[in-house]
Order: sequence, then C-alpha cells, then structure tokens
Amino acid sequence: MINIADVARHAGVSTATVSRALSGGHHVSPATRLRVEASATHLGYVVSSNASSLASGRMKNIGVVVPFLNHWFFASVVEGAQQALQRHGYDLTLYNLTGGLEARRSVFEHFLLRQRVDAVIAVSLELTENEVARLHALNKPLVGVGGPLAGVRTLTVDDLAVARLATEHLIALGHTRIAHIGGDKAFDLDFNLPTNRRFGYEAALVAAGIEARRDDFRPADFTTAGGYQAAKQLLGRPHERPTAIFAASDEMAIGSILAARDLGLVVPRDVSVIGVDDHELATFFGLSTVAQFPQQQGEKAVEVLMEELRPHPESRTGLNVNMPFELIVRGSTARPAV
Amino acid sequence: MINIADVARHAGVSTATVSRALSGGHHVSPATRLRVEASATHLGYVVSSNASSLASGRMKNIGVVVPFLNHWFFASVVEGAQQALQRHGYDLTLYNLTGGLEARRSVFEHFLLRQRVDAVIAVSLELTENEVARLHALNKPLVGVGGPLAGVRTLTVDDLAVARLATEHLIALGHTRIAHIGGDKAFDLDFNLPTNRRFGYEAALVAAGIEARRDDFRPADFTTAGGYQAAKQLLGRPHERPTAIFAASDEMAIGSILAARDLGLVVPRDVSVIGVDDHELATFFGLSTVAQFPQQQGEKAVEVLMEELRPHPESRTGLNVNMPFELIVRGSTARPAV
DNA sequence: GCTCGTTTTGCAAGCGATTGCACAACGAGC
DNA sequence: GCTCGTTGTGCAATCGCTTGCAAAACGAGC
Repeated sequence: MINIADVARHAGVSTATVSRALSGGHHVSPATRLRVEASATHLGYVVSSNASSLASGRMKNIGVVVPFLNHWFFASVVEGAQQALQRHGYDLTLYNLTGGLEARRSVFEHFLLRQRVDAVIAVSLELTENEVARLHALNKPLVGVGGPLAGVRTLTVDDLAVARLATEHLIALGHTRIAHIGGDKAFDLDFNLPTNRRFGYEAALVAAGIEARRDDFRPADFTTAGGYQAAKQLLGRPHERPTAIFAASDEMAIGSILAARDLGLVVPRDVSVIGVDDHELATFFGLSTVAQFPQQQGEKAVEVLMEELRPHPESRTGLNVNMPFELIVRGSTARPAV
Repeated sequence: MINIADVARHAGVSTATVSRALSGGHHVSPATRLRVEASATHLGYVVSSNASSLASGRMKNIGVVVPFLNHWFFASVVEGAQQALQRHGYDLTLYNLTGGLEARRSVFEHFLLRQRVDAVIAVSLELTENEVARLHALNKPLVGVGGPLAGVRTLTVDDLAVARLATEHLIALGHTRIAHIGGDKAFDLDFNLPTNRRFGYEAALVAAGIEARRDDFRPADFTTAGGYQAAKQLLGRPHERPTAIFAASDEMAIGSILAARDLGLVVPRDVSVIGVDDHELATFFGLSTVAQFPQQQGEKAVEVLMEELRPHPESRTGLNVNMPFELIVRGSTARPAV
C-alpha cells in the first residue's frame, strides 16, 4: 500500500505539503500543488481515511438510523441522503433499529459512539432524551427527518396542513361525507403523525361547516391490506356511505380503491379517494395524493448537517425546517355524483 | 474523550493489557480481564475505531453496493445484511450507483479504496473485470448477490429452475396455453436474469410437450404498470387467449391480475397468474409465486464474507452458492376452466 | 530450593495521516 | 542594499490503539 511519504518523495516535497496540497490546497503554491497531484494520481495514492480521521478528528462519515429499510419511504430518504453525502465526499453508515431494544442499545452504546461518525441523521425515530443527550454530549450534530424531536433540528412536513389540503380538495369538489382512514395507536408512537393528520382532516371539515362524524374514521396499519379492510367497512355500510375517502397513506388509499372496486363501486364516480405520499404506484392507480418528497428530505437533511458541521455555524436556522408538499390531482377524485 | 491510557491507569495495568483484555481476552488472566472491563464500563470507554483500524488494519466495516435502494428487493437484501453485520459487530457502509457513471467511478476510485472497508458486497451488480481486479488487488474479499460474477463468490437463485418450477406448477394444473411476461433487453444487463427465466419457462413447456409460441411472450419493465400493459395485450387477443400467465416478477404479476380484472376476467377462473419474489403485496392479492428470500440472501452474503475474512479460510466452498426458493400457492392459480 | 515451561504483563515501535510553529524564500518599498 | 510582510514549505509532535518481543510471574516437577 502506498502512503503519503511515497507521494512526498516522488514529488520532492514533505508529507506536510502533500497533505495540504491534497486537501483544499491552501497555503500551497499552485505549481507544487499540481506536482503533488500528478504524483498522487501517478502512484495511485488514496489517503487512509483512518489515519486521516485519527489525526484530524473528522470522520467524513455520517450515521443514518432508520426503523426499517424495507419500505418505500425510508428507502427513499436514505437514497436521497446517500447521494447528497456522496457529493460531499462523505460516507453513509447505515443503522437499523429493527432488532428490538437490544439492537437499539447496541447501536447507541457501541456503534455510534465508536467514533465512527461525525453526525447522525435519525429518520422517523423518536429518540429518548437520554439518547439525544448522549449524542449532544459527544458534540455530534443530529438532525431528524420526521419530527419534532426535543432539542433537535428536524425536517418535517406539516402533517396537519397536509391533511387539511387533501380534505379541502375533496370539500372543494363538493363532498360533504368524507371518511378518513388513519393510523391506530401503535403508529402514533412516531410523532403522532396519524393523530396530526386526523386533526388536519377534522379541522378542514369544521372550517367548512361539516360535522366530523366519529364513525367516518377508521384506524388501519398503513398497509394496502389494512386500507382495504378499513375501506370495506366504510363503504359497506348500508346507509350513508361516504362519497370520499381520505387515507393517511397512499398504500391505504390504494387498498381503498381496490375495496371500492370489489364492492362494485366505481372510482371516482361513486367514491373519491385521496392519499398521502405519492408512492410509486400512485400513478398507476391514478391516485390523487398529497406528495411529500422523501428523497428530497434525505438530501435536505444532509445539507442541514453539512452546515452544522462547518467550523462557524453562523447562520443556524431555526430548529424546525418545514418540508414542502404538494397536491397532485389524478383520476381518483372528482365531484360526487348527484 | 477518554482513551485507553485512562482505562489502563484506572485498572492499574498497561495499555497493552487493556487492549488485549477488551478484544477477545486472550493471554490475559481472568482476574485482570474483569478488572479492566469494570474500569472500562465505569469510565464509559469505547475504543476509537480509527486508531484501532489504523493499528490493526481491520476496519470492522463492510461496503454494500446497490444499483438502487428504492426497491423492495434491494432494500430487503440490505436490511438482511445490515442485521447480520450488526450481530458480528460490523458496520455497513452503503454505496449507491444510481448517479450514473460518474458516481460509479467515484465510488470505486475514492470511496471503496479509501481503506474504509474490509470487504464488499455487490448486490445485483455486474462489475467490470477492472473493478473486480481492483478489489482483488487490494486483497478485499468480494461477494456478489445475484450473479454469477467472473471470479467472485456469488449467491444466486437458479433462475432457470425458478421459472421451470412456476411453469410446471401451471402445467400440472392442466394449463397448456401459458404466456410469459419477462424482461426486455434493458434488464438483461444484469446477469441475464430475464433470459434465464424465459429459458426455464420454455424448457418446462418443451418437457411437457407443449409448443412455446413466440406471441405468448411479452417483455416488460418489471413494474406493475408494465405487467399490466403486457397482460392486457396477452389477454385482449380475440382468439386463443392464454389460460395462464407466468410473470417474471410479482409486481408484473400483480399488474397482470389487475389487467385481467379490468378486462372482466376472473382470476383464477378465467386466467391463472403466478409470479416470482413473494413481494409484500403478494399475500394481499392472493398471488401464487415462487418466493426468493432477499433478506436471507443478505444475511448469507455476510456469513460468506465473515468466513472469508477469518484468518484461515480453510473451508472455502465453491464459487457459487445456490440460494433457496420455494413455490407458494395462493389463490391466483387453479385448473383452467373446461 | 532450583530449573524449566507456561502464562501474564509491559515496553515501545509502529500504523499514516494532520497541523502548529518556525523558518525560508521572495518581492515590495524606501 | 536592507527591512518588513507575505506566502510557501518543512519539522516533528500528535492522534489512540495494536502487537512483536522480552521480561516477569507463577507453578510444577524433581
């Protein structure tokens, strides 16, 4: 393995100069810089990140922690983050908290603390105060995606506003019986996302002078199958069937469309359906939805971190960064039949 | 930050002893080992992985390279690998080759070579000889998932056998007009997966004395939408509609089911559908399929690597490891109507 | 009690960079 | 020609751990 001394010898300079020339090139004359770079590429030299990190204290590596990966949303966030990091010359080390409490502790006690990462991105993860404190104590920046997280900069979409937007879309079309499929308690652990969406839904109804009926709400588990079940219940009632369904995720919305079809109902003639996410299957099903952009969220998380990692974080923006969302109208929503 | 010398002082031994006590504990008396461990936890000591790696040459870190993450199969493989690695005390550094050739080169030239990883897992990636050679030159073990890859240990499912199994299932049910939705040329780049599945399909037909008709094959892009399109074509023909479809992926199979429904056909009465993967939506759609177990593949890749990383890789198994697959019969396949 | 083999332990030399400090080189200004 | 300010370079300490080698400690055997 060829090291910095080899390059120095070959270029006829000291290792100090090589180091400076290859990292930014400050305080090095253009001529020598060029010479060093030539030698480096000629010899096929690549810095040892370990030695570099040990000496400098910078790891050039970010830890990303997700609850699971096996899901469109998380995978997209990670993908976005990965690409952004690559542009910045950083590595991404992935941690998964699926393994239960044991795995979770192990991640925090050993992996993250092993001086491996400069900072941490926590995706849809409700960290305990202890965990946050530990990270802070190590002076490691932490940004959350999906939040808020006490004392942590977090990127969030305003779930309340998202839900309101979706519901208002239906109201504007003339619907007055609008059902909602949200999350059950188990999913509320993560930042009350389902609750917020439900509140947004109710707020929109109330603002329009529509009563939010308790039996127009069904909890489900954010899967297609769960949405299907819930929609069947909602649409199968003999009287007062809702003319529109707002599902808190696209997968549940797709389940609803399939349920409607199986009941012989035509979407959107008999029932309008709208979701949240802009899942990859949304286009295929012609699903109207409020898009959030997970990949973009991953990228943005990286930008925020990079800023925080800069020596003089002068322009620290506020704690919470609001992420964009957007109503995308496709074929699954229309005026109710008269 | 507290370091090994602090622990040594606190335990009343030398740093050498601390190092040995904390890593395996060989050549250290049980008594001192206990004392050192106590001091370490008491002081909250965690080894600096950089210093450790620099001194030992072991990184305790594996690079995983995927073409994209945003897809059920890849995400599952990575998830499996991540969990297995965590059990072994290794980190997983994720590399993504989505960014085109530029990103690809950057990964190989800078990231992987930066002495960051002990080994590399390449998922569904056709590496150039150059890339493989480079890794070999660095003496870094490399295992592929999905293969084969020249000169590399690879975990593969026997795509030919998978396709044969699916097709034979249909034949055994009594089908004689069996269509196939495979991949188009663009997807053949990766290890001829589509071609192999097509060959398996044809082999099964031929073995059963059934002619493989050219117009019973349609290429698609492995998406639900693509499968839908292709199935419409196949099922919409006025004469000689096939009674069964074997799709090379579950997503395309699901597209086929939806296409059949839209044509007013009932699955499986009018047409049987079988896929490959055991995608998370397969259960919901009652889709018969040949399951492959991506998560398991990720785990297995790690096992293979760990073995290769061991000092004396005595029992090197052969180059290619065959991964299991399994026919799962649900409601989408049945005897053809008479 | 002495010798010899086996653990246990410590010393100290790396591993391969980064970086503060000091010095050299080089013009500019007078 | 001399001083002063920049700018460019090198010296050498440092980061925190691992590990080969040698010494110390410890029993066992006689």
